[in-house]
Amino acid sequence: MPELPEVETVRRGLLPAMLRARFLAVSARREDLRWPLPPAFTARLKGVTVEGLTRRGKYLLAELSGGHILIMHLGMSGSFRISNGLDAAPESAHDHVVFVMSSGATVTFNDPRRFGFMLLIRSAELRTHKLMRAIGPEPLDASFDGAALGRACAGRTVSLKAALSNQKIVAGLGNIYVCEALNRARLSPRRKAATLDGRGAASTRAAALAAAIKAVLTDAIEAGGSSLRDHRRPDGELGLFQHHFRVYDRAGAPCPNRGCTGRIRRIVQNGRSTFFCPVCQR
DNA sequence: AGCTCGACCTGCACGC
DNA sequence: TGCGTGCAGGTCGAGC
Repeated sequence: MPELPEVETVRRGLLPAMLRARFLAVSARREDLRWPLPPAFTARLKGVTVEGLTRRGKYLLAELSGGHILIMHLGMSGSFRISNGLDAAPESAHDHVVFVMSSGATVTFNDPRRFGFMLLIRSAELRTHKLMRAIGPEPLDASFDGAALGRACAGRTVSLKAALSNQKIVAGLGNIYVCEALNRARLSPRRKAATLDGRGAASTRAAALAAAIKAVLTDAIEAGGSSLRDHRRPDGELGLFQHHFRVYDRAGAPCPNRGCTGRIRRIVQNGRSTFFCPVCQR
């Protein structure tokens, strides 16, 4: 499910339930997520306060009292659901972890495919942790621009599709938003990434793509993310950005770019579907 | 070091 | 109805 806009939507939804709240009780119905939950996971969280809830790429980071960070990733199918303590929602299949918070909210992590995970690290480890240290720039930061994107693509022989999907080059994009950003920038997913590095036309392309990435992510966050199969906001509401897809899962539809008469095509790159317009995306 | 591809899981839509 | 196939919003790690 979740790319940056969905994770950001989840983060914002969890804030009122978790920020400055204590874990009153934690239960793990299944410990074998993508990786096993950390040893003594439930005992280590109990009584701890959430002092911050941030996002890095597709990771959710809960900063805990006592100098630890709870790292959470939603994988392909993870979601959180908030229910009221009294009105506790019935457990459903694939509810793996349940947090009962001092805010009165119960926060349930559900993940059918179990590609998601939770980890506990020391706060001081954040920068050097294997999963965190190599992550590329946050695309919505002011410092992310065409020049930064061009540099990150320097020397890369892979396609733009593969490069943008690589979390080391830019954080938070996945299959949907890579396709959407490339259509907005009118760049082919098959173009070599290195053609964004350099002066002149290369820097123009890089600037257009960086701007398209920011625009599509901003629009998607505003819509609460995209709900295809699994994604819901923690309050149960659906995201709405799937209604604004220009190319994703729209093979055969007319290209929405102004003045373009092409039709959207589906191809497979690196084993994943890509949707694009072969006429205007070059 | 960079790149490709298989593996990890479950559920669903499809065709026979 | 049932079964097989392929596909799905991610990403790690083996092998080149």
